[in-house]
Amino acid sequence: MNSNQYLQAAELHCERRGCKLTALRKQVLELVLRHEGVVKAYQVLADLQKERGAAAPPTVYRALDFLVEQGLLHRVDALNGFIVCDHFECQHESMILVCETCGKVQEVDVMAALNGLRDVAQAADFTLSHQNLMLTGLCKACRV
Amino acid sequence: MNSNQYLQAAELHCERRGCKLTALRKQVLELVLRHEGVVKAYQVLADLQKERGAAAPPTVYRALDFLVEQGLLHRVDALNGFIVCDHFECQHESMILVCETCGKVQEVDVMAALNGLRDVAQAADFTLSHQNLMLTGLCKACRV
DNA sequence: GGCTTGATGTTATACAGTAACATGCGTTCC
DNA sequence: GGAACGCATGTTACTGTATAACATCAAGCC
Repeated sequence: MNSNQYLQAAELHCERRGCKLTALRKQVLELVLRHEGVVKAYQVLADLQKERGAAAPPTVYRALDFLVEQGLLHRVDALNGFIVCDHFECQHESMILVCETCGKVQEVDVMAALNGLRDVAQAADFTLSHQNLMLTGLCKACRV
Repeated sequence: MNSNQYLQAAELHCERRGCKLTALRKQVLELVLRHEGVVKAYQVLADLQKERGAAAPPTVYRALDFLVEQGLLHRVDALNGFIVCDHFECQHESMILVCETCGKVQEVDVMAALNGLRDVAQAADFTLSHQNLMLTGLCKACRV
């Protein structure tokens, strides 16, 4: 799926969910797409300023929050960053693997394996939300 | 284990690992212990200032980083906070459950359940580090 | 004593995120 | 058409989180 296809699909996805991927939101999504892996809010802000002049933090944060809500982006807490989710259509639970060395990020599906964790949480009287796990380790390239 | 016992055990733990739980570090650890659940760095800083006058952010962050490295504290990325780990002695992999509603945090052991995730990561050519999972959901009290 | 090493102090600043209010703009309802 | 509403965006100012860089201090070693 190329960038344009993605944006089109994203637009449809939003419509189906009863909200609008406005020009600004689309532009922010596009800026995130342009980077590989994790992007920081202030990076997006800088990019946005290059493209449309003045822009303040709230502009970017609002768009990013929206995109996360729609499932188009994931927030990576450990890095204060955001990554594109490229399978927002399907119900999924994914695990986000963050390489300690190079910082690269990949997302893998993990529906089945999560059940074990869900059981443990349940035993502790805790109900897991639908969510994305974030785990750290070493990616193939950084493993010696 | 009460607070004093904990601090003593922590001191020993550090010595065994070839480093020192200095007076400052001990004081910071104590301040974290005093709170239930997650504490913020700047909260600790404020507490520290009350006890010893002037103190700047790096003082606290350095101590907190040290304590995390030694396994005495866990960082809770999603909340920009820290919690005490009360079983730093044993090799463990734990899952930290953060309630979306009340923000309370609990830590449960999850050695076994993690293996499923490890397998999935391995299949994606990714080696998980020894780590603590952080998951969100609803605790018993907040579930209606 | 003089040197090294690691911990702490200090100053300044970078980076992350939000509150609060103003403005614009399309829809609906009359 | 135009009033009223709701939502997106713009703007200002601020709060909160974290670190770089350099200065100082204290303990151990030769």
